[in-house]
Amino acid sequence: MRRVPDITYHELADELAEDIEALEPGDRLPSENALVERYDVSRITARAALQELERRMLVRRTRGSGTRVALRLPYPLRSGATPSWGQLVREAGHQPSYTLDSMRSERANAAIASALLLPRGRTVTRVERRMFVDGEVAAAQTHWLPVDQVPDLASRHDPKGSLSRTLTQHYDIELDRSWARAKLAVPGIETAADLELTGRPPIWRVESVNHCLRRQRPVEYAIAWNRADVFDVMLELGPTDGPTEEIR
Amino acid sequence: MRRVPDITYHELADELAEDIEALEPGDRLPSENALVERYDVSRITARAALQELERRMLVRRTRGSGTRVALRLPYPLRSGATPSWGQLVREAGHQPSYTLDSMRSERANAAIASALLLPRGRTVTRVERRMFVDGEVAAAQTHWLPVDQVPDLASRHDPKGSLSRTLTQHYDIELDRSWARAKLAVPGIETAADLELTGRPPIWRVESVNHCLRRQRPVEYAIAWNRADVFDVMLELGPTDGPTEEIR
DNA sequence: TGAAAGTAGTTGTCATGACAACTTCGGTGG
DNA sequence: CCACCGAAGTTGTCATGACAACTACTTTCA
Repeated sequence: MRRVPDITYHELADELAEDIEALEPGDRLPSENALVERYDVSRITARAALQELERRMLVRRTRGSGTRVALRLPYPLRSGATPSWGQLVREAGHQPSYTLDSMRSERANAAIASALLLPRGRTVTRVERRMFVDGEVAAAQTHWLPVDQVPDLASRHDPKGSLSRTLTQHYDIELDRSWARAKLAVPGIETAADLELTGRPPIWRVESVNHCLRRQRPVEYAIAWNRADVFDVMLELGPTDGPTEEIR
Repeated sequence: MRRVPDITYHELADELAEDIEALEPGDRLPSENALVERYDVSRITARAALQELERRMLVRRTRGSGTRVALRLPYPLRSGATPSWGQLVREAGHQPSYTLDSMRSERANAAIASALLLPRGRTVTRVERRMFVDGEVAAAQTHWLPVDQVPDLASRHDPKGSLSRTLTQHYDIELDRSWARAKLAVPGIETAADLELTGRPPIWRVESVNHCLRRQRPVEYAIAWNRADVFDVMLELGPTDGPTEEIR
């Protein structure tokens, strides 16, 4: 006698999605087994529903820990304004933190050189960092800076501090975005591991070139990988603010 | 005696992802049962691998039909150039087609009015269309146009034709994008059904306002829902072309 | 007091089996 | 020649069972 479910996993996901609206980011959802008992479904169904919510970027699931409501920080990309990563997180009411994973010198390849308007082979400082929001990993970023513009960066930069602050305080550099490109892409295996992603779901890949207002040269080329279940990237084009939000 | 698999579904997905590079969009992948036999795994494993490829937007799966390599058309968003949807598809070497699903008059609500710079309540023509690439549904779009700028649109527009062509030929309107906003969002149930999506995966929601070069007024406000497994949306900000592509 | 070990709880992975819903294609009958 | 029907193939959904891997917490022991 095969039991017929009276709720599909899509319907269960929709119900849970409504429940989530009353919760706060970080709150725990019922565990798979709890859903099994509450809705009288198999674990396959409960699991499929939670995985669908994960695809919708509404929750974040961690093995051994549970399923929690995702953050969804607004991440506007428009010409002109260039808030630093830390500002952006703080303005949303959350706590940014950083780890410095690697800092070394290397020779600029063709892509780096053209981005920074340098001759190929010129020495640049490569910085790899990870970014955390409220202690949870949210992004991984690699920067390239011309070594002659940021001499002795390794000893002056606080590994746990903001990079833009270091540039301001020690080099008198105020960053201003001159160029950016954003798309949805699948991270490599290493990046996925750094971001604690199971599987390799598409996430935001943001390339950017920043120059310094005072001096007229590019100062930084960066590639950022931002978790899509954390950042709600919004791309805006055009001079005006545009119309107000329209529901559909 | 429980059989231990010698390949995880992640590894299987990676192998298949490499195979895909040698295939063309639209080509069929092995069926779930074929993978079961070829790799000596259960259907759960084979299925999980194919679903992971679907999440990565590499394939498109259709019940009853099979798993095929996805298209991935570039969809650049930058200020200035404003190719029409049909041009964009044609330039990528594919065949655009349209269905006209609804056309009627209605009163502009606050959002529509502010986008089109009209008084609220003014009559606008609302057009709902679906877009197809090589015969497969790829996008759904809703347009609002001031009725006084496009009188008698219903009788002049070819339901299967390009809307921008109708505007050019019958109203002497050359569209120029004045504003656009794009984000990744979960479609409503109806939109998901229109786009033949199983579940409701995040897709591209693109809002835009177009004006007419000749007359100095907004002519069209549109909301487009574009399947993420078809369109590779990319936003570019800044004056220059930026650096060449960097692998990582 | 602190570290280590253990325990309960959670998600990740996989197997086997079954039926449903849909597409595609070939054959059959008109 | 066309419409209809059926068979085969494909993906969607769900159940049951099992073990692995990891986290968070408690308990135990030095």
